[in-house]
Amino acid sequence: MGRSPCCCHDGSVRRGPWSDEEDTALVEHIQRHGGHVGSWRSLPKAAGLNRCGKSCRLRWTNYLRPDIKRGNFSDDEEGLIIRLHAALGNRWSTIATHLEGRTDNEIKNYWNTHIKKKLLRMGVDPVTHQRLPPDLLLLDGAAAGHHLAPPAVLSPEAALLSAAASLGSLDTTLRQVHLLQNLLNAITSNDGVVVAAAARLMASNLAATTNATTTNSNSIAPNFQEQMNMLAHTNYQLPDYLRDTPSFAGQDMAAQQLNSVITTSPVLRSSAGSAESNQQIDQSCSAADQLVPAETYPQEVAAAVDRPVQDLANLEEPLELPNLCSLEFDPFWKDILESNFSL
DNA sequence: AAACCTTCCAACCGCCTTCAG
DNA sequence: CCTGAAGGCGGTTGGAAGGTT
Repeated sequence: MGRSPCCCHDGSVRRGPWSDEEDTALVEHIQRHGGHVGSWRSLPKAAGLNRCGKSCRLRWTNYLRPDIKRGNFSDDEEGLIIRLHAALGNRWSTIATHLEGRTDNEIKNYWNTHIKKKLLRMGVDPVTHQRLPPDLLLLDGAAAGHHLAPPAVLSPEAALLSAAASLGSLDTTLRQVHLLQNLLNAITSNDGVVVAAAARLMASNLAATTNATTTNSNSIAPNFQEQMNMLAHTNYQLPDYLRDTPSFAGQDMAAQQLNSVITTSPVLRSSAGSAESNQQIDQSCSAADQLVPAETYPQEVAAAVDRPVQDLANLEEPLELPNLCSLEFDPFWKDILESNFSL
């Protein structure tokens, strides 16, 4: 079996830009038939055009159709395209059905030439519609030739979480355990209680969102990078255009939960090990823990996450975790942690 | 003024789906 | 059910137009 050769491959038919005469012939032919095309294959001959049927169909649907709206896209149209793209992806023809008078080709072109760049400038990934991690923001700024803002001074927990976000694709449970282990190792050599709380909350928050978005609670990998990105931006807010999109409601809720947790950090810092701070941490964790049974965690993560917070605060020796890797021999973490925590 | 670069979009390409025979 | 013609779709390209050096 196989696809029959397209008539476009016939060297005798005309290709390239359409002349006014060709446009007129095509329009008049279709109008003569009451707007009904019938077979595109047979149309060129009937209309006296030396074009392939496919080319005629494209010219009609993308340019000559009388109901096509011309001119710039309005702000409303642009917002609608972005919202629809967030929900549908690159399904341009489906998107086009929601914009009267706009063709899929026109929307696709407008997306690629305008909206995509606009979103990148806003720090939003045009594919996932989530905030870009910091390293990609820098790359985009450099590529676009824009002025780069000086690096922000991050709090220890924000720096650590930002580093976590830059890990990129985490596709195995082992790597996730690796990350948590390194976080906790780093924590205990510095401001123990504060970042310990962040790590513990990170795991809990991860579990909560994982449970909310997948039926397989044993698999925590798919949402892990999202969690890292979210945690890295302590003031993370969903772009306005996504606020009304149902599929993002869960993320928004998780972001709000995280923001409320992070804002308690100064309290935790100033009263490390106090009953009050421990209570706040435990409250935040327990809500998430109720969503995912503890046994669904990988064993190593559970061992670290379920440890009482005051134990972390009072530790004199680094927390002992399964020896999955060693911080000192991991160049990535060595660089990150040296620059942020002066190991 | 000329050469070069960038942007934009109409048109094309090829794969996939649908449907009639 | 099978086959192949035709339509539909999304990704890509090429060249015109405008901008920059």
